[in-house]
Amino acid sequence: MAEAKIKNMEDFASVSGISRPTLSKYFNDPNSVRATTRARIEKALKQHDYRPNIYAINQNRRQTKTIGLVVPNMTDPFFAGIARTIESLILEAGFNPLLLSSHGGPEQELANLESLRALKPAGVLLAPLGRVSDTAGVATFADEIPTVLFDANLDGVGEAFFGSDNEQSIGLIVDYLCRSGEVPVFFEMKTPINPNAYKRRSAYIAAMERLGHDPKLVQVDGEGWAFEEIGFRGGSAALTTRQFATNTVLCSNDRLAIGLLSAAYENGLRVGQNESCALRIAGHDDHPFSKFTCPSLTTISQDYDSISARSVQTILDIIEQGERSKARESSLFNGSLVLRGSA
Amino acid sequence: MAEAKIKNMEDFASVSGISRPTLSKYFNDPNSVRATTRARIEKALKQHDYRPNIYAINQNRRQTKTIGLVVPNMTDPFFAGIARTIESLILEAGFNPLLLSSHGGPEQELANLESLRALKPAGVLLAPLGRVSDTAGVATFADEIPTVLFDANLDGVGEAFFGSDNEQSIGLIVDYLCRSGEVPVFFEMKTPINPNAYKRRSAYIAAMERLGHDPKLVQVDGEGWAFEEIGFRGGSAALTTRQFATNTVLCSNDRLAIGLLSAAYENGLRVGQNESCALRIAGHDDHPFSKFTCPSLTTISQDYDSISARSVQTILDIIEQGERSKARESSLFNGSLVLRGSA
DNA sequence: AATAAAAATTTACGCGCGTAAAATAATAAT
DNA sequence: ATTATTATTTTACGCGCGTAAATTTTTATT
Repeated sequence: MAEAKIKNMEDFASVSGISRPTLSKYFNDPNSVRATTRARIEKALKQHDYRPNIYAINQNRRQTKTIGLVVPNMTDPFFAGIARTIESLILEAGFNPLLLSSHGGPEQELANLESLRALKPAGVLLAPLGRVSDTAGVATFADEIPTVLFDANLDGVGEAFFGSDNEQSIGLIVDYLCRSGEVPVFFEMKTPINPNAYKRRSAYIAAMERLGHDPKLVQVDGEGWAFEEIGFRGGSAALTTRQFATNTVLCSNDRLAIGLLSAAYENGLRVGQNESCALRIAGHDDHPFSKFTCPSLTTISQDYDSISARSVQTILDIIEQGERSKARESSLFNGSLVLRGSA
Repeated sequence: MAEAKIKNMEDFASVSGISRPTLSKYFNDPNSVRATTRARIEKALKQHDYRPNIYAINQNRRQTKTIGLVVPNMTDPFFAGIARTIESLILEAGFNPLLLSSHGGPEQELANLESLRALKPAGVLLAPLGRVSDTAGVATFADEIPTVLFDANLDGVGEAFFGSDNEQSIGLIVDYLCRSGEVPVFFEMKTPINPNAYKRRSAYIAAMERLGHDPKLVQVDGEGWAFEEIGFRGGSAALTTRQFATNTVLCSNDRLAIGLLSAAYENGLRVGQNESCALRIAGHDDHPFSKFTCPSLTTISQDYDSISARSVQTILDIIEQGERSKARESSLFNGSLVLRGSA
């Protein structure tokens, strides 16, 4: 493998017989050198096992090959899944993803951006916390580093935003629920953290009114990210005090629905579509576990492939052309109905 | 905030009236300079907003302030939770955690270590994939960078290993199940990825024999990390072909149990402790969602606070004393029984 | 106030690589 | 074979900071 220790590019230039500037070019972009030279370099590389020092590289390059990826909460399997997808896309494009989680708190969100700032990333993909985000702080960051938002929007912040069309998806599932049984009550947190929750609330109201029904909200207390717990507690209370006007409940997201399912079970209520059931429950997001709840959860699947792809493509474009976009792009993607046992 | 742009420590030395070497000392360790000097620096820092260039720092330091943290799969909420805990501990110690997920594959595991190698981390905490890990490759890495394993062991690799005592925890839950009803059948994957699974299997057999019972294994096919799906499919098959010798099933982990719960539900079998129930199901790990399954899942809670704390402390000790430990430490922590509705 | 000890400053070099400019060599086109 | 083009080499400097050695200043001790 290696005889003498190669500690820098200079050494590697000696043993490979290639000049250091050419090697530097090669490591920046292997295709920027002649094919024969590339072959010689790669042959030497196999024999001597040398890798350029990342820190020295990044110190001298204006632009890093890092793309930051910040999600609100990695312990939420939903975001863990998205992060995984986006990471792959970034890698394919020849950049290094750096994944950070805000752990549900705005201080951590800013701390993450602060860490990233020090790393001078080429760009950042950010799924902001939402309501509790320090919008001004995020905006300041986005002013310095090209930033694309996804999942949750912060008005006017960043180069672009890609998310789901809650209007469409909630409309879809409200339509379905109304068509297939009693009209749905909307189950949600009183003060949700995520802006999508607010959009879903008003989308529910609009959809119900469009169909000539009376919208009914059941709003539960609770802060933070323990949605299952909040759904369970609030759901138990709502069930025992008969706050649900009909036998059908549309939850603002799957994690609340999982909590509500658990509450229904504890209260001896059977959930499902057929006549023996006391309750129908639907969710939103197609959480990885919603397929395995008892009963399995009818929900909306967000088009996260498209959202991920567009977000990554947009940040790559901005990086490539080396200039910020003039107009802030904002696109919403349609969700699709996933019919399962619960409603 | 800032009048003239401060781009390096030299500039900051000018405006603050402190010499550059002293500033360098300060940024390495604020407590290494006199209190009065520290105050002057921090005052200037507030006025001028300067941060040292991470890349330049790391290029010149032998040791970086980064500690790598590699988990097998971030989409598993169990590991996401552990990662969160360990990250906090690392931060408290004044180091920067760098979290990477192997996404269930040995190539990615090695790729993660490779990325880390380039970053010259002070140390690495690794929860290896297990059976499919490239043990030799990991060992080579651990030879170069101080590495502590947790969760899953690879024989002789790394400075230390901290995990759960499966013998103890499985003994605990087998005892409980035997005492409270029919003896448990063990439900697991035929070729599990995680070495803990093998230990749990033999721990189950040992515990049953100790109590004078006949151990029964139900082993299902399936590769990869979709444990719920595997538990569901295998569970459905096992239930319809009556492979469970008793009405009690101990699952190798909670995610399999969640799948089995779902299968039982689909087959119209009621799960729980009372007489109306056809099945008792127990798991292992106290997965974040096991509290919200229907019924809630009786399981074993691993002592991950201790495992995390010891792992972090050990790597910090090694980093501090600047030399490898002579003897490889290996400690197992006790799990505790979490009684819920399913068994 | 004199002395010893500790901390800060000055000076200077090195880390590993990016990159520019000029000279040279290799390839492609005529 | 000659010329034009492209790629590589040589040379040289800069990036921002770590850090060592010698000197000066500040603080603590008697």
